[in-house]
Amino acid sequence: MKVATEDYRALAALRYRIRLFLSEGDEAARRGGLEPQQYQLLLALRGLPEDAEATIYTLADRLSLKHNSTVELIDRMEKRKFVHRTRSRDDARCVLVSLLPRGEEAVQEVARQRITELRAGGTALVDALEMLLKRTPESRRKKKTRGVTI
Amino acid sequence: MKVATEDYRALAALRYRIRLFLSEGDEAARRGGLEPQQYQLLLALRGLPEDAEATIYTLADRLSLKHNSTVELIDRMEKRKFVHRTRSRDDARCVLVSLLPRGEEAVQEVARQRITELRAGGTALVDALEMLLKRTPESRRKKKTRGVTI
DNA sequence: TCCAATTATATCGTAATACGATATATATTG
DNA sequence: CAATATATATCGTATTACGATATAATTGGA
Repeated sequence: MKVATEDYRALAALRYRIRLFLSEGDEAARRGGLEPQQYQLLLALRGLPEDAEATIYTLADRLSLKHNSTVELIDRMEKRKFVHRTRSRDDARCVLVSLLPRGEEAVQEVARQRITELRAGGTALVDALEMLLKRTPESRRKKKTRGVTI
Repeated sequence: MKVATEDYRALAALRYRIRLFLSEGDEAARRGGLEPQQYQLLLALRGLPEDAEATIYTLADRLSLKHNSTVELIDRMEKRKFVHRTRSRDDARCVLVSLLPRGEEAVQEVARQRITELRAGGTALVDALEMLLKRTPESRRKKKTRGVTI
C-alpha cells in the first residue's frame, strides 16, 4: 500500500511546523546559556504537576527519554550547579532532583521569553495539525477507496 | 518579573504533549531502521512542495538545522544508500539531493505507520496547544494585573 | 568587464544527546 | 526468605548539532 504524495506533504508540513516551533524554543534556551534539552529538563522540574515527585523515573517520562539518557542529562546539569540530587527517604532506590537557584533563574529567563513567543508560533501549529487531522474531502474519499490505515 | 508556576506547568505540559507525539514518530522511525532525524530528512525530501528544490539550503530550512548539520546528516544517509547527491546544472554551487529506492521504501514504511498513529496523538496535542493559547480566564486576569509579557 | 561581496556547500573540532547493554542496590511479592 | 521487580548508575557507541573555517561559484555594482 503506497502513501500518497499528498500525505507525505502533509506529514512533512506538520513536522516542519513543529520543528519551527521547537527551534524557536531551542534558540531561546541557547540565548539563556542552556542546551535545548537542558532547558527542557529545568522546565520539566519547574512545571511538574503537584502530585509528582522529581524522580529520574518521572523526569524520564516527562522528557520521553530512556532513564539512562535522563541520568546523564542530570549529571551534566548537576555538574553545572543547576540542579542537585538527593536520595529519597521514602524509598532508598529513588533519587529526587531539585532546582538550585541558578537553575531557577535560568529556566525563568527562558520561559519568560518563551511565553512571549508562543502566541506567534502556536497558532500556525494548531492550524497545521487540524488540517492534517481533519483531512480534506479529497483525502477522505481516497480513504474509502483504498482502505487506508487510519 | 517572575513566571507563575501555572505558566511553567502549562509550558511543561505543552512540551510533554509535543514530546509524546514526536517520540511516537521516533519509535516508528527506529522500527524502520532509521534514526529519527534520518527519517525526518527522508520525509522532508519526499514531502517537499512542488516548487521546492532539494538543495541542502532548502533541506536545512525544512529541518530547522544549520546547513553543516544537514550536510552531515546527508553524508550518513548517502553512505547508507538512502539518498544521493548530484551537483545542480543551473548553479554549480548547489547540490541536489534525491531519494534512492531504498530511501523511498524506508520513508514509506515509517510514514504509513505514522499516518495510522497520528489520529491518536494529534488531537491531544491540539487540545494542549489551544489550552495554552487561549489561556484560562484566571490567567487572563493575572495578565492584566501584572502586565505579563504576552 | 572586473572584482569584492555574497552565497552554497564541505570539513573539522567539540560537546551534547540518546540508545542498548550491563551492573548494583533496594523494594516487593509469593 | 528467595525470587523477582524496580530505580538508578555506568559504559560503549553512534548520531546529532553547533561554531569556526575553508573552498568554489555566483552576483552586483563600479
